[in-house]
Amino acid sequence: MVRPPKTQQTPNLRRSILDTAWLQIAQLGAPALSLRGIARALGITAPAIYNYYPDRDALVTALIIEAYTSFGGAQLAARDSVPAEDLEGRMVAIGNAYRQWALTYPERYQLIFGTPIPGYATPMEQVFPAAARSLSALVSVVDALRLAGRLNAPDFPPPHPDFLPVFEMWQKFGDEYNPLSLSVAILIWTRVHGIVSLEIGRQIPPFGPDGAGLYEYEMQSIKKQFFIR
Amino acid sequence: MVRPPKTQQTPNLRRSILDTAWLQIAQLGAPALSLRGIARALGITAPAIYNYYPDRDALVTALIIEAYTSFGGAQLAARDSVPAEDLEGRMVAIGNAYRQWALTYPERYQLIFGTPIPGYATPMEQVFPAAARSLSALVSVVDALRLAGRLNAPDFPPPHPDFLPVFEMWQKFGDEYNPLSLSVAILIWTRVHGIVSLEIGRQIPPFGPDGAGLYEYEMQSIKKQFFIR
DNA sequence: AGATTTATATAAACACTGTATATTTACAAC
DNA sequence: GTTGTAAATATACAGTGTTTATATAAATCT
Repeated sequence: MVRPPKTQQTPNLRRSILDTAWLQIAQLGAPALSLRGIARALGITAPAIYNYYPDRDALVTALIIEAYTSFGGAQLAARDSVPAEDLEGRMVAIGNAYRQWALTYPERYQLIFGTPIPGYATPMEQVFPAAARSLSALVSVVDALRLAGRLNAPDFPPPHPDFLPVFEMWQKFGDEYNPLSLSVAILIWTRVHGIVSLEIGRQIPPFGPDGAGLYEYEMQSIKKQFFIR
Repeated sequence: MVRPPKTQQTPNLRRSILDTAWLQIAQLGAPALSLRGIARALGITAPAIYNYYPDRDALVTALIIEAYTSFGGAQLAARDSVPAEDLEGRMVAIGNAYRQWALTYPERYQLIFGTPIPGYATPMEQVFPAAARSLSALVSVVDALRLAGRLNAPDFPPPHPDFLPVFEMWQKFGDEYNPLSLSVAILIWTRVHGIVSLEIGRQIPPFGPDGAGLYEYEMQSIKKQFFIR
């Protein structure tokens, strides 16, 4: 039986491959992702996957885009759960959602921001839209702060001249684009990423009774530094 | 010829294995590390390595300890290059050495702080001494700041009660141990790590004419936040 | 010196991995 | 009803870490 009749085939195999990949990643971690393992779980042979993804890296890229989409959705939902006038509240909501998503899906977080897949290099031109969207929630709040004259970021360093084209690419993703706001958002991002990445990598111990103490302290520091009240 | 005479053997094979591993990591990245590849480069067979390291993970652990030792040495040397009275100068020196080491050895940095080896989990009980030493440079400066009454860290969150034993383990590594100083050092570490890890992962663009703009801005912010002058 | 033990390598094999190629067959269109 | 295409399998190749058995150089003991 070289090709099973359609009744015995997995419907929506393209979708099922991704679902099974997520299952494997959640259970065994991203580095253990294996085409043959996915095929085994689906009851098909490994080369069948090549009908839907040209190679393993293409599958990983699809997974990364899905992860970014989920992550960005959580970020935007958190922002929009607070009235637009309450910029402090929006910032805190985004920050909490950031850590919460990472703790809920640590493997997805490492898939996006780490380098857990051997030999894989993210094709940024494909991933950029989803990645930019996920940062746009924070950018929009920083920019609202700036427009309200409440952004405290004196002498902020400009991006390297070579990267002005990349900065300009951002204009495609919302008209709230502003170089300073984007730059400040990137810096804030490095700060939450620093804590969260070490936290899920179990390289720093938890702080406070519920483990969030250090993160909350850092969010307060970020607000104090950048918000003019 | 099942065993070649000693004149044809690689002298100090244990050491040569590590050296060759570093070569491979520098050239192809940590995830591409392969026992067979090392053996090939050394002109031996792969199972010969098992006479010196019980499995691949043991070799990786040895590499991580070496990387931490190199990293910690750079941190301590940077601290000691500035007079003990100049705490600001020491902090800046440590911070610059941190980024410089990471940019010089990005694969080693990811080997230590990332998760680039599929299926590998760091055995902390083995790595702890080398890891603690590498943070001790920063801890000692923060503690000197505290002892001078110049540390500004009000309401800093305490470590989670479950991790008090880990905090107490630090007492073995220098008598300058203090829970608050260690905690603040950890937070400062998350901030430099946040920038540096995203920088070497090419996930943020460089800032300023030489690419260090964002990092220098962040070091200034750290000083402003924690130093009482 | 000769026998014995130990250390250190190779050889061969196993179970994996991603991937390329050829083959087979179900299904759709003319 | 024939033809063409799409989607799967079968097979194979080169790579990986690791295990086992085996051979021999070197060290030790008598």
